[in-house]
Amino acid sequence: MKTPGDSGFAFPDWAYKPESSPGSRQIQLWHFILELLRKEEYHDVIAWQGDYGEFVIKDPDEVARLWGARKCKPQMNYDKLSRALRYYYNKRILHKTKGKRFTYKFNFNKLVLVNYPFIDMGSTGSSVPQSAPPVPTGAGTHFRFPPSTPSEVLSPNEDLRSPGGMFSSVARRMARGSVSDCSDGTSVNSEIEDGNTGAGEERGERGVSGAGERGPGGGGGYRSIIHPRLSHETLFRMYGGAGNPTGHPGSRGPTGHRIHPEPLSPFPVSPLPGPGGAGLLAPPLSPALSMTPTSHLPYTPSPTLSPMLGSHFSFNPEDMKRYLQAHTQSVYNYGLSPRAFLQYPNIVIPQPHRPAADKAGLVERGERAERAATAGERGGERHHHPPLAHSAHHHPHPPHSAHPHSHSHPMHHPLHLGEEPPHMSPFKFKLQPPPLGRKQRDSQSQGKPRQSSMSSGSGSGSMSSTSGLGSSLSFGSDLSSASGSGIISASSSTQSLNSAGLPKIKVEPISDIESEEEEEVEVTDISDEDPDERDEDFELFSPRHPRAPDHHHHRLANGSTAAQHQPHPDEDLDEDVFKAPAPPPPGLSPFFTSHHTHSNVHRLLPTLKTEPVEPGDGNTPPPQTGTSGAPQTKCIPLKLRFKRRWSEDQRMEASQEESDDKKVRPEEERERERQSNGRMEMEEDGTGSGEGDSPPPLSYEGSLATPLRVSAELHRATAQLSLENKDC
DNA sequence: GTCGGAATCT
DNA sequence: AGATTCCGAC
Repeated sequence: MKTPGDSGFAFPDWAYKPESSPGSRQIQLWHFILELLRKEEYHDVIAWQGDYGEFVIKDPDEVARLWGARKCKPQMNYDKLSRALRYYYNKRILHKTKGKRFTYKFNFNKLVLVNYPFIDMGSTGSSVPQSAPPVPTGAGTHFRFPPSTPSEVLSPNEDLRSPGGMFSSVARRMARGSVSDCSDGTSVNSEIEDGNTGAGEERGERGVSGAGERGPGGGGGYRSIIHPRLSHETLFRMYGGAGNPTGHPGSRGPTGHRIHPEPLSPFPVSPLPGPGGAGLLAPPLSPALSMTPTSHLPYTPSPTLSPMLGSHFSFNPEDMKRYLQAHTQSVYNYGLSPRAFLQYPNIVIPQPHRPAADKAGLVERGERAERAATAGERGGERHHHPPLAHSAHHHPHPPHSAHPHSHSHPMHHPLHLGEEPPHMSPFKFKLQPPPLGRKQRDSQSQGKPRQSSMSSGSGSGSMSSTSGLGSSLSFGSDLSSASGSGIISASSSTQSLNSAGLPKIKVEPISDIESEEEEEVEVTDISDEDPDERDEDFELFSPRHPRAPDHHHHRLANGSTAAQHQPHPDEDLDEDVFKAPAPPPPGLSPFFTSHHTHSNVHRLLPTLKTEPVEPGDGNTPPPQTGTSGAPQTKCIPLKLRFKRRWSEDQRMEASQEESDDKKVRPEEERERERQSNGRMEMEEDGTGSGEGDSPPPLSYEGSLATPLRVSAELHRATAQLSLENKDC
């Protein structure tokens, strides 16, 4: 459903930074916008409207004025403010809703987590994480996305109990102020939230009393806007519902947990006290989380509810954790880049339970595969990865089980950071030039290596399209990008190749992982394209295809895609932009699981091939090639693909590594893709849109290595983050 | 209206 | 970094 895909987890760093972060001492415009949006009093000026995350500035001048007041820039006007908003396009925080005046749309995916940077994901099962979400207690400082959220209502308790450490520091920071304004002491809140101070004026104007914010409860505020589609509501709810009580996701995984949507009241009104809610511990979550579609949720959003209403944001730390866990797992499962996790220092990657036995031969692999298979708990996602035909059985990924310990096998790579071998460093896989076969060597003189041996350059960019797709499976573009980065490049395809005896993979240490972090497939483009329709990065997962003609993926996927897809009619649209976050952990998203699993496999192939068909192929029509049938088909394309990559890779090297430059890369990738063939625009979104694509081309092969790498990265990331936090 | 470059400020 | 300001182009 909903998107299986959910979104990307990996958000750019900036997305996670609290406003207070160094870079931005002052309140940021998007935060401000969110603040306004959540206040009823400003609904006449700016309000949610349309799709999820979409809002309209009803009174541009007023918004500008408010913004100017906040920033002490009396000269502010809409033109200037809008310029600032446009800068968000590239950042993907926002995009313009084309055709609608003064209408913009948030890409919450990017925004989420901002507030919860420190969440401890799955930490080991039992211990749950305390890590409470770092919700800033500072009242309201952060934005709470949708206005009153259930979450707020929810568990302040939990929220509160943040474990000290990082969190506290953070909280403090936030509290302090995230927003300083001109007036010294006054915090942002003052203006908007509290209304006590001068800000009052504005409010007054608006006629809202300070109290207004919350009071009304509900309804009022969001009234008209609402909208339709699953949009907000659905998404949010799905996720939100969940708060799972347990806190221990533990090994089990969230599977069953979240179920009650109800608990969270969907409705808006926040019980919370005042405005800023100072009290609120609650987190302002970003909708994104909520969005996560947990398919499993029992309830369905009621149509009646407006999206805007409460449900959206409801989600609690637990959810977040799950979310993250899911993400993590996904990463493993899909072989996605761990970068996604960099931001989460404390994350422990959950490992799936493995039932047991491994498959004989393949030790590691087998294990992984198995786990993956077993992973039922998590959600069957793992199945997604479809191994190639050859490798078929093995699932590539390494799942991390929640308890590594418990299950852990020797072979297994513990994900826990602690366990990680210190020395491990991240590796980058590179495909090497195809080794010449003996024959070839012999005949080498003649020439070129057979195709079969093609290698693909994983190179930084290369993955994007192809592999990237894979990422698209479930994760956000970011991930894909990550994969693109080559970090994890091994792909099933690779595997297959290998089996074939193809290309070798070279593992290289990556010097700066971080640099790559951001890379995304992404895009600036977003703005270019129609946001509404397109998805943003996240869309990878999203199912949008149905409508879109363009979706190549799907087609490629061919029948499989369609069939599998499940479609919810509505989903498409909404998901686009704001995709829900990853599928909930295991249990949660069944749909994820099942569907993807197999299908993915199939899809996988197609996906891969999505690649352009090289001219050589008459068959281009990958899509046609049945999923099932495909091995052959697959092979060819893969080869071609690899070849291409290889070339690229070399090229890249030659050119030097630009990897750092985020912008550059993405473009490059895209470009390449384009060149390659028309295959896909898919990538553009970064998503590969969900459905079909999911199957990523990730390489499973890499999977072997991947885990290690991942863990290493995580480890590193953790350390890093810790440091950062400390600093705070 | 919208977009985005460029210079500049904080 | 994140605006703010200005401005030409569409």
